[in-house]
Amino acid sequence: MRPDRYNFAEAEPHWQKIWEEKQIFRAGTRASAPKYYVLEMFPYPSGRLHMGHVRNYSMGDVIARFMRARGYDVLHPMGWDAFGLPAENAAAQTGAHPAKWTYANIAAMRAQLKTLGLSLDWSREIATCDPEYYKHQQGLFLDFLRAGIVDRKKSKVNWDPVDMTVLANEQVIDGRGWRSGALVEQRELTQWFLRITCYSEELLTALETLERWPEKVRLMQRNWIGRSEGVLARFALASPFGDTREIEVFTTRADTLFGAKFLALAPDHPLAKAIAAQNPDLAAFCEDCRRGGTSAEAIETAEKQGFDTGLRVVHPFDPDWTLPVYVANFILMDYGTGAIFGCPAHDQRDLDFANKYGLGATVVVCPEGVNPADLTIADAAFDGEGRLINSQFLDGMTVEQAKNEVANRLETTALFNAPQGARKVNFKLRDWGVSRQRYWGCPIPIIHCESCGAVPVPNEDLPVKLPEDVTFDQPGNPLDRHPTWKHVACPSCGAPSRRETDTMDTFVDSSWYYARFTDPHNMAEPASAPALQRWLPVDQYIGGIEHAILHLLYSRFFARAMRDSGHATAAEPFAGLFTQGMVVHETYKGPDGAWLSPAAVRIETGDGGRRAFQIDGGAAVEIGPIEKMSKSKKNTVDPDEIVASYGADTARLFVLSDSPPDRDVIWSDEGAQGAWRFIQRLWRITGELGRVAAPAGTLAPDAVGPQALALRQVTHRTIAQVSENIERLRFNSAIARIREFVNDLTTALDAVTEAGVNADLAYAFREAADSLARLTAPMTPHVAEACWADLGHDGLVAEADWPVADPALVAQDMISLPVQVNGKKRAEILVPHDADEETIRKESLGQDAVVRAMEGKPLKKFILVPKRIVNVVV
RNA sequence: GCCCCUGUGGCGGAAUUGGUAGACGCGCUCGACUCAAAAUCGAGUGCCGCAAGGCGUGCUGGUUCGACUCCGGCCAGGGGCACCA
Repeated sequence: MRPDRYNFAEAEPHWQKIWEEKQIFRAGTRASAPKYYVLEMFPYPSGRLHMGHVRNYSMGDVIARFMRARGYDVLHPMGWDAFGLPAENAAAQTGAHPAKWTYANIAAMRAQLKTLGLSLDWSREIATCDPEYYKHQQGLFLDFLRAGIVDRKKSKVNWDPVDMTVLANEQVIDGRGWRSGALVEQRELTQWFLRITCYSEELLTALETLERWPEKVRLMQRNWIGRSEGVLARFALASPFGDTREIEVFTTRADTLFGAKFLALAPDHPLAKAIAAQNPDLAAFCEDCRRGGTSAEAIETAEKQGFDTGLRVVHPFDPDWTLPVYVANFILMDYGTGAIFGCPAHDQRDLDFANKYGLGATVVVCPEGVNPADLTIADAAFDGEGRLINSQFLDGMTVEQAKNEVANRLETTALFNAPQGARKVNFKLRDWGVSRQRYWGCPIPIIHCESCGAVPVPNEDLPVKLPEDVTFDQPGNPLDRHPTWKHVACPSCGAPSRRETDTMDTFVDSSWYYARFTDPHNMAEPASAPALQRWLPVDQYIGGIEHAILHLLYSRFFARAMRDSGHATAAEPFAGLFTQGMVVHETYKGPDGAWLSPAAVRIETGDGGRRAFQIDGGAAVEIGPIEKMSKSKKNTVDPDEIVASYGADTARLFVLSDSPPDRDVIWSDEGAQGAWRFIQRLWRITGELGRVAAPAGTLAPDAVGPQALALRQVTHRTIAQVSENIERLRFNSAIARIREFVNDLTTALDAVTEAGVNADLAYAFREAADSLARLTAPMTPHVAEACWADLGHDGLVAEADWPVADPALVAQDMISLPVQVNGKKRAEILVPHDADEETIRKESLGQDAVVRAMEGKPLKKFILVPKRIVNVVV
């Protein structure tokens, strides 16, 4: 007996079990078919799935199921980004060991994911904290070392002097450690770096080839790499300071050299340090600059401050002109030479600084058509184009010409027997520091020996495993504190030596996991060459926009580093990228001002708009702004609860249908109920269709009447539109077309109940019903299976081919054309799709509304955009 | 501070990328079924106007026969900024 209601609670586990038994989502089972690799950014195992995950993985699953139906050998794997700080925080708070905590979280989240019915190849599951995984990561690190891609140098970190630990930027709040509250200091540590800057140019130019990446992500990466062409210019000190007799600056605005008012050094500039060694006031100033975090945001939003060193430099083109030298908090040692010349009139930061210290501003670039005499600079610097003024031999030149002229002169004039300057391409991109003074990460496979230096751990000794007997009750790195772990013999000379106790940045883990998925259980190497060649690059990668720069750039770098150290990877890891939006929700505040969870709130809609009340007690609740779901604001919706009360298909359908995938989706209970109703409707209409449809497998009849033809046209147009929308990842539009299809089918069914159904119409209904099940299968796979079986098919819809639209049935014979008069729509005409211009012209000009709108004025122009629009210009 | 994105009915959004603005859904209104409710089904729903018609895509100016779409200026919200992942 066919139940009236679709029972998801029974059906979903039923179909999931059958899919699993038949192993239909295994990759690599269709060797002769073209491959398709779809990957969603793997999750951090926080312990709970959130709606953002549901959305991310639902999108990937639609593509995976769609491509499988189109005959591809699909790789759709899942794993865990399992190293990271939260596990250590949990250990410090609850005493649970990071490994135990992490693996328990993985188990919980795997179970949650499985209830969603995703078409994943679970046999390829990996976790980055598994020694089988990080063994190869250590191997890669050593391969990179041998290939010259690894470097060791000093860099600055946020140091918490109380907790004796390095802090992440997010752990520094208002210049203080998040837990200790102590003032954070900047400290220099010797750290391992991956030399991503060797690939600056390549990473930049190859962005052009990433045609299936969002333009905004490419733009962000382009800006991040930050290629700029400028000059290095050497300024002689008016009188030497110790051994130092010059300062070298980098500038992209050499044209403004005659507008220079000062030089500024980074607090960490060698000369600044040298002066500070003799000048306690400057030392104190530099110390002050070192407080307040290492992030660019912290440095650039801090109030501009400087310290006049008393030194002066000589202008390169005027021996009688000297400039003051400041140390300033907004100059970064990491960029250029750590020193700049300041031109207040044409750089906002320089202007702010000059205004504060009374250094003045001379305009040297005057925009075209403006009288130089009228040009004054108060609070806003001018950084546009123009002609040079007040600049001696540069006067009258364009900015570009002046840049060239200055570079030429600097190159050909000498200072201390060397050219005074040189053209230079500079990148903002810095090398990637991967050392972390933490336990829960991949150990860096190096042994420090007094006589041999930093020695790689021999390959046969990999993996260097994390010791399990560690505690988190004291400050500092547990690896460093461990009584025995770090003490080993030098692999080269045998002398007692010390293991590297730093672990790797977790971004390293996620920089190559996509490659490991191609061959996840390979014991000998990260992945075999044939596996890499078969599957890479990832055809469609899906994840959050928050990874637009770092993760994606590191992965692109890693692929090149792997290539150059002998691994058979593609240079670009992700051929197609899609960045999906977040799941957001209203916030609620109770009478006491505390955040309330949506589950504790009842919404009423009436004349006065939407109002909210506390379920417990009925007190009025304030509806706050819509924000990203977060624990702190309590505006989360638990996927488990949604799956339990509405089913996985409802959750999937809602997150896919309610917003375009690249934008945020607002979770609403009304919307979820709408999705739920549609799933019931699919089941109901399939039953009704089944009663009038020809048996499964019936061939198309020779003669097709008008009613059947109309229905077939609707079916085929829907197939064409849904297919195109899925290809373009417009899932919301694909679902809208399916809903329209169901509306049309309802109308068609209403029309036949009295009449009786001929063979041709029965066939058309069969085709419609089968198509409906297949079109919905990627989005709502469980109910689609139930409908497919209900329609009398023996196999699974998950294994059925994607329907193909017949172009003859998609084409329109009559089209409607809007007729505009002077750009305003006045009428609409219905003409054959191949009507000639003369016919359309007569038809358009004959319309009453058109005649009225023309008001008897003569026709000036008749514009016909074929199959689109008519515009009558009078 | 710098870089990037977004803004369309009461709400989420659609618009073949310069060619009928508001598809589809939510909500709401009215009706059918019901003792009643739920569920379901049908009709309506941008704003003003009795209508003819007018106005409408954050604001403002421009290009065009024609602008949600392109360009300039502004406003608001969001993401990233190198040790959160």
